[in-house]
Amino acid sequence: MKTILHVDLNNFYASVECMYDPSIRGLPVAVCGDIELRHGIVLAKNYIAKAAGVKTGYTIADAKRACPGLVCVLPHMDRYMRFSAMAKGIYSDYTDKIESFGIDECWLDMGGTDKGVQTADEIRKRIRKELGVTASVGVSYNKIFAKMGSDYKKPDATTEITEENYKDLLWRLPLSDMMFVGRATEKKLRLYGMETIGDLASADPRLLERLLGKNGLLLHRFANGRDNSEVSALNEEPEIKSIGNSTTSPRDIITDDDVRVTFMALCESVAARLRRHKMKCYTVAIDERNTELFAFTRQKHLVSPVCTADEIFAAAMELHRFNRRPGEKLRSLGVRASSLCREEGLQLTFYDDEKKQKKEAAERAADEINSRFGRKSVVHGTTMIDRELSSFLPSDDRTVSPDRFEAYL
DNA sequence: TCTGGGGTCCTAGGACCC
DNA sequence: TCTGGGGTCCTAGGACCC
Repeated sequence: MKTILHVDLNNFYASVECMYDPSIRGLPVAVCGDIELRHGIVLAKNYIAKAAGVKTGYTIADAKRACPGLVCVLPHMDRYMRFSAMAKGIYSDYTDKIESFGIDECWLDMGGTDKGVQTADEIRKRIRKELGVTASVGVSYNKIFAKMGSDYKKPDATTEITEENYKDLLWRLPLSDMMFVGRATEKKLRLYGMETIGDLASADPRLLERLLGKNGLLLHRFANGRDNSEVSALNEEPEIKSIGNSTTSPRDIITDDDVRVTFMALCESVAARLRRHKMKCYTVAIDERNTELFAFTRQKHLVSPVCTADEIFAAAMELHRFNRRPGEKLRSLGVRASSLCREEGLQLTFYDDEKKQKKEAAERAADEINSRFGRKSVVHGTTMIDRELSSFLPSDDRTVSPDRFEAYL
């Protein structure tokens, strides 16, 4: 029988910020993006709610009034990546089968060892000593139970889920503690009188399938500890399927220029990330949400793959114009590139004329400058029409990919 | 009761073809 | 020309994760 560990770095973002600024240690910390600061909405509201004992939904200004000790911190992705990589450095002393799950969680395949708990405790101790943050670890014979073990007790704890104790430990927990049971699934299951993970485990699989499709059968298996999925190694991370950015604007997006400015800023980021991964896309999708919170998405297939902001922008604007509704006020826009392919080995097509190639070369040159002198050193003129709308910083990739892993150590 | 943003996967329905 | 059935592909939307 296999032994699998799931390590969860506790309260990760805030903990890392405290490492760099000891003066905020022990204070309630809200990690805020500049976007959220601009909007005056707090990202990590629960910190504030906990600290001040107030309702959530406050603006930063409100929050500061309600919670005088509140410190707001801009996100430092580079710092989180470094700590994430350092944690993986520790794991790699024990196994080379490490699978990331977001920036602060990993599964470790320890083979057939019977020293799972002992190793878990040792890893926790090292993380505390070498990184200065705490971790909770789940030890079990499959990935799902290992993950639920790391959620079972926090912070800084080890929980072992065995074939003998899983019914006692997990079955009495509410449905929402089960992985892949979100709000919608919970609601459906409750209609049939299910309240706990145990109820799910002993339900009729055929009923679950009728209710939830494929997912229903999967959940039934998981709740009973039947999960034989493998822990994949760090160097076999799945291929990226899509790259996208979206933003909620500081004010309503009304005019054509508003849309152009916002889309161009998003397309610049998406295109630069595509190029960094040495990829191109065949499909461009846009997301729009209006002030009534009505959302829709539309996508468009291209005849030849692209990786420039200009080309993605053209597709995005075409989709927008085709689907726009006169007078509609938009609140949020998004652009996503999918149907990706590697740029190497791509044949030039009829559509790759000289102008297109020059454009691509120009954007690659801009990448170079932006990496040397900072993001947004070179931008498209379109984004300058309205600095307020284009000043946001779209998020980057946030997982530590194998080829960047060493760089952060 | 949905914070905002970045992803993946599944599914229902429509278009199209034979 | 219509009907029906089967298969495939695409799209939009929803659900889930962090």
